[in-house]
Amino acid sequence: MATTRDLLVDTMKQLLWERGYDATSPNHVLERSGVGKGSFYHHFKSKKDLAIAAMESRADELIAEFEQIIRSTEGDWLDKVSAYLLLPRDALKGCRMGRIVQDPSVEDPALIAPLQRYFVAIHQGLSALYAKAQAEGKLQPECSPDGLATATVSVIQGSFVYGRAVVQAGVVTAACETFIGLLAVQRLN
Amino acid sequence: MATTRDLLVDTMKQLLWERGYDATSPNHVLERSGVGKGSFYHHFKSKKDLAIAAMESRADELIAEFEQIIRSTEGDWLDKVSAYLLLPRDALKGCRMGRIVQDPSVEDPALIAPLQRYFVAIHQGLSALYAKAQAEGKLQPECSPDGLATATVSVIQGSFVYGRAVVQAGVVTAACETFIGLLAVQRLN
DNA sequence: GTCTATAAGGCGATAGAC
DNA sequence: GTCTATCGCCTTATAGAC
Repeated sequence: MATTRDLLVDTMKQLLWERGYDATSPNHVLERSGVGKGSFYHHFKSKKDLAIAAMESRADELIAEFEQIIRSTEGDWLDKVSAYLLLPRDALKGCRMGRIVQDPSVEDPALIAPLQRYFVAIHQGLSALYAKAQAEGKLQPECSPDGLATATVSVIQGSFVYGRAVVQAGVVTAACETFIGLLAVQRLN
Repeated sequence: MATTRDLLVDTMKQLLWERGYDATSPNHVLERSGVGKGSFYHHFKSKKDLAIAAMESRADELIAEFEQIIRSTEGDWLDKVSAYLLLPRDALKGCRMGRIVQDPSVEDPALIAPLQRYFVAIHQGLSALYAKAQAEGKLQPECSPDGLATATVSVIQGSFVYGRAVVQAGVVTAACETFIGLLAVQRLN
């Protein structure tokens, strides 16, 4: 059953994706969810409080999605990374987490925390994958696993930014395909 | 001489970098610049109007910086791209243009225009460089110049996002160094 | 738990004097 | 060109009844 609290969290997740944190008001959440102002401040002590709950939920969801793709994709390290990089992503909509990072209010440590947790999880997952591939002699050892993971995350996030600026939804996939091409050269065996 | 108009534009450029578009109010600009409200609306018909002027000015500045680096750096295509990628960049401050892209109000075509002009200019400059290198047989022909340019811009922009999320100023340079490593393998001759 | 009413303050902008 | 006063609207809540 969808409790009022869950409804507020789900609605906030939508709006954080569409408009970020600063530009989303409690009133927007109330209008879209149909919940009343009294209920809002009964379940959450502030907009920030709700946003943190929404971001934690989104982080859980996206980390689980990442781990599922990496785990279940058949093949070697490049197949797994490629599967993740080629998930459908609309540059105009933005990344469901990365979208929020640039908001001025998100310098607040309490608001950064779930974002940081998300990005660290993805980064570590990729880094571990690259490290294992190098240990098995299947990936060139010149670039560090850490550096490769940072670049991988950055290509995805940056293509959202670039794609939105040039108003081309397909840019994320284009950037990721090129990056896969650069990684493919690093494959050994 | 610094006219009032110029002072407003320069102050808006600062604030757009620090807080983006939506979170910057005319009052912020007035407080920091010491200009009065009457002057503001004498020189500009709206906040949007001033922001566009500020973004156009910033685009000119950053495009000129890019072209100067590419032109004046000695060596081959990789030296030139590396020089651009390794410019000092503080992830916590954000890209002076890319910072603004995610603001909800910036879906407005009039506000996107200067951002688009900036990103297209950098993209085309890089793409031309890669195309020339391929034509001269100095760069592997597998990846398209267009794709490589998109990936290059994306790594820079995305590392600003990732770096801000994990609160590490040095991430942009780290990501760019790894990307240079991946490009280096593509060099011929 | 949910409702409606209210509040102080910021927002983007305008009016009209100087 | 610049100043101050004012505007209507929106924001993030809080109060107190039901």
